[in-house]
Amino acid sequence: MTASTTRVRFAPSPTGGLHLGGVRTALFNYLFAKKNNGTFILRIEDTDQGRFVPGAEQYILDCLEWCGISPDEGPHKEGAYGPYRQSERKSSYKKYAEQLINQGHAYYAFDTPEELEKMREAFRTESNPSPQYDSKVRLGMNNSLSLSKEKVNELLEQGTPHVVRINMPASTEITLHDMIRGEIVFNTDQVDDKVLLKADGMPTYHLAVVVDDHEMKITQAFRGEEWLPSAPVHVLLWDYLGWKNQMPEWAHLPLILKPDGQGKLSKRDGDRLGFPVFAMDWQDPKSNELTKGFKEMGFLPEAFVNMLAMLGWNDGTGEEIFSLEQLIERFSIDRIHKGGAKFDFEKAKWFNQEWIKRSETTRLLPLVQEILVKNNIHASEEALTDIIPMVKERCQLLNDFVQQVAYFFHDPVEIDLASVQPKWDEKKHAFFEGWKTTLNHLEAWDAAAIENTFKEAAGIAQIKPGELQLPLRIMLVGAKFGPTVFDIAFRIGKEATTRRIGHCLTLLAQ
RNA sequence: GGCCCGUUGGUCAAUCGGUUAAGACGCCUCCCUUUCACGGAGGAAUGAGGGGUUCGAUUCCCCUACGGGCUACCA
Repeated sequence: MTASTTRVRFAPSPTGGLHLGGVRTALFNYLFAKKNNGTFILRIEDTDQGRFVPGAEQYILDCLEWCGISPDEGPHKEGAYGPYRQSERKSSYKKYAEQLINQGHAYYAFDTPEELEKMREAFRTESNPSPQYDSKVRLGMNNSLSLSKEKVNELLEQGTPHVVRINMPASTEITLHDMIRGEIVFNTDQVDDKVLLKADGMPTYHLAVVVDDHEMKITQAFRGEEWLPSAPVHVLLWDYLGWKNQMPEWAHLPLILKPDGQGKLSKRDGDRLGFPVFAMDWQDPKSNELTKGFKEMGFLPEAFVNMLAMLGWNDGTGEEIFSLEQLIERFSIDRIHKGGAKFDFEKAKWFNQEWIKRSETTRLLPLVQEILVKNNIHASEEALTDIIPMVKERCQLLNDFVQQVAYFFHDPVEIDLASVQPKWDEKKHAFFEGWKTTLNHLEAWDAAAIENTFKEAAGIAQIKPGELQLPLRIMLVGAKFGPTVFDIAFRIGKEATTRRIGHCLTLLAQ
């Protein structure tokens, strides 16, 4: 097999929790890379000093690992194209910014924030609420295009704070080919002279993405649809830097939208509607605020990834449950949707339930055991190997196992007596007293034997077994759920069974 | 405001000019089960509007409406 040259990257900013949409972008990158026997790269876009959050990078890596889509190259796993943090690549951006200036495609700008605001205010009108720094105004600003060469050198020598801006050509059409959307035409008059290099020496996204995609030999660039409006800047930069024929193919992914209302799904929506938006728990180091993640909410990574893949893509067959391997096999860019999709937490839970149902006990066991321990239920592997298959189809989330498994290990604390009291009478009381004694003398303790004695006793007492099953369930489980009562009785043993019956009989007699 | 992207049931969506317009989630009814769930059988529910093109438009084109994104020395 010849090594593929396919190289794709996921390039998040380490500014906080990893959002659903981010994971999906990473996933599509991963699927495309693996499908083409290529390389999946993680690049950390930490050029914004102000928004940088310590720990976020490791957290992103942890999330990707949990999802099973760990990058082949990245800050954690240096390849031949590092460093993989943009903050460590400053010299490269500076070099290219200078090249662009020398070519006349960029210029120094010395305008202070106040001056910029003044310009915007001056040009702001009803019909133009957000004036741009562009060909129409740049000669009236303080920059190396409007100022004399001497003045510019003087300002530079004095160390005057400045940025480097791209010199957008006037009235030029830029055509971009997007793998999902086809040809898109932009007019350069619509886009401003974007800042390329900030006053602190850091590049903006616009410069960094082009330089890094080039230096890292990226062949396909997936990113969110929100980047479409600035894509012409990137295309122009690829051209100006002389790399046009190496420009990656673009794919702008549709957005994941709020379930209700409209707009991009945000962390706030999750808080508001009660579902996670981040892959894993995220604790903000400054505020200590903890935001729930899908993992901790009880999602299986298989289900999380499956659900995400189906949000904006499908294989056309109508099948919905796919493993990561199957997704790799079936993934294709031309089946990615153009329109954004509203996130539906109910459907997400359905995916998880499907995966829990389909998962082997050996897969579930360690995860369930961990959750049980957190809830003070210490269950042996042997016991859980028996119990998990009995209850897994009743669990949408892994955390549901707590409720479904607890009564196998502890006598129920809350007992729903209200469900039996209305139809409770002396006859039934006598039945259970008698049957309890029968159980004590039962030699073979197995589900079938327990059920037989139950039916026999019911026959003698002339009560329909069905009328007695619900009370028995309440006695053993405490509520109306769980597998067949006789299986439960068998599993918890003779001692616990008779004890629970006795306890309830006492309660009911009061 | 401008530019760009989008628009099939409540939601996710199939359809690549001709179908009774799939399927899934959710909802409802019934069966199984005198628990809950699983499973099974049904049901309600969809092409934003208007023009074209065509023998024929959900499908191609245009306009309108609506939704979204961008319009920062944030990504």
